Amino acid sequence: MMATLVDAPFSREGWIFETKWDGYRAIADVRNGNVELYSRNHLSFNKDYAPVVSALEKLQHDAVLDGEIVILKKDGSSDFQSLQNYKNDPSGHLVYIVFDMLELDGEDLKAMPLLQRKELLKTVVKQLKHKDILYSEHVPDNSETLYKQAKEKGWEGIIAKEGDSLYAEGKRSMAWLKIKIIDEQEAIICGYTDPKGSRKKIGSLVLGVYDDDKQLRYVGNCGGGLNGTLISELYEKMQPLRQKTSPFDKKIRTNTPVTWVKPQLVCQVKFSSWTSDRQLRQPVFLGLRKDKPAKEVHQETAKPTKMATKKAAASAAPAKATREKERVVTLNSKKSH
DNA sequence: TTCCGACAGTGGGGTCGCAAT
DNA sequence: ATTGCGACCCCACTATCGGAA
Repeated sequence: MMATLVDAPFSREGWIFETKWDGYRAIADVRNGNVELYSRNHLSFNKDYAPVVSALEKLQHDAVLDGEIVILKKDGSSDFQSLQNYKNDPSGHLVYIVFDMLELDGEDLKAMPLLQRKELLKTVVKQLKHKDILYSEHVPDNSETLYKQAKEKGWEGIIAKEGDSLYAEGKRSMAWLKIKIIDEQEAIICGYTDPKGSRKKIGSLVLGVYDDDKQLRYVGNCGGGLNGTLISELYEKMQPLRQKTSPFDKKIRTNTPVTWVKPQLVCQVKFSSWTSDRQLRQPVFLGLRKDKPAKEVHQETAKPTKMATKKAAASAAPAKATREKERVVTLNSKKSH
C-alpha cells in the first residue's frame, strides 16, 4: 500500500495524520521467531539491518508488520543519508517504526479498519518493549499542528490516512495521502547533459548558485519537470550561450558528458532537501526566471543538515513565511491540467 | 467519446559490488 | 588503484495505452 501525493495539508474528520519518516519502507514477516525483513521489491533487508531483525525475533506473536527503517536522530527526526551510509558507519540509532499490521497470529487483518489495526499493533509493540522497534503515533482529524511541526523540524512531510480504510496490498491508494514539505530555490543553468534513450536534446540541467565568496558552486542536476516543448525551448535558449569550459572552478562529477553554457539563465526549482554535500535532493524544474540576474542567485533555504550554515537558514526564514501561507484544501489530485 | 489509472521510461541523489581499465 | 556500470534504495515527472465511465 502506497500513498498518493497531494499538495497541501488538510483537516478532515475520520482521518489520522502521522509523521512521514525518511527511510526505507520494509515489511517484516515474523513467524515462530523467524524474521523476514524485506523491501518493496521483495529483496531481503535481513543482512543489512540485522539489529532490527534480532529485535523482531523477540516478538511474542506471529505477525506481518509494515513500517519504515530509519536512523533516528536525537531531535526525533529521521536521517536518510545516515541510513544510506549505514554499512560504512553504523553508529546511528537504527530503528524500525511500524505503522501498520497485515497479519496477527495467523489472522488476516487487511480487511480490518486501519484504526483497529493500529490499536492491535500498538499493543503488540508495547509488549515487545524494545528500543529499536517503535510504534508510529498519529493525531486525529487535524493535520495543521503536525504539519507545522514537520516544517519547523525539517521533516520530510506528513502522511494522512483514512481511519476506517482497509489495507490495499501493493497498491497506491487514495486512502493514504502524503503531504511533503517542499522547498524552492533559484539556480543558474551552467550546462546540460546528453539525453538517454527516447529523450531528445537535453538529459538534465547542470545547476549552480553563487556562494558568499562570489564563487559559482555546483548544486546538482535537474531533469525532472521537463517536457518535450520545454526541453526544445531551453535547448534553443542555451545554444548561443555554449562555451568550451566549465564555469565552476572545481571539477564536478556527472554520469553523462556535459555541454557547458555561460552562467546567465536563471531558473526556479523545487526540491525536498539539501544533501550533506549541499546538493539538491529530488529537484524539479519549475520555470525560467527573467526577473533575476544570475549574479544575485544564492542559496536561499537551508534545512537542518550537518553542512547547512546558520546564515543561510536565517536569511531563508522571512521569505518562506510570507510565501507559504497555510491553507486547508479539499483533496486535489496531484496536478491540475 | 473522454477520462483516469497503471505502467514504462526518463530524470535526480545516494551506496554497493563487480568488471574493466 | 581507479573508474564505469548496473542494481538497489529513496523519489518526481512525462508519455502512452487500454479499459472504465
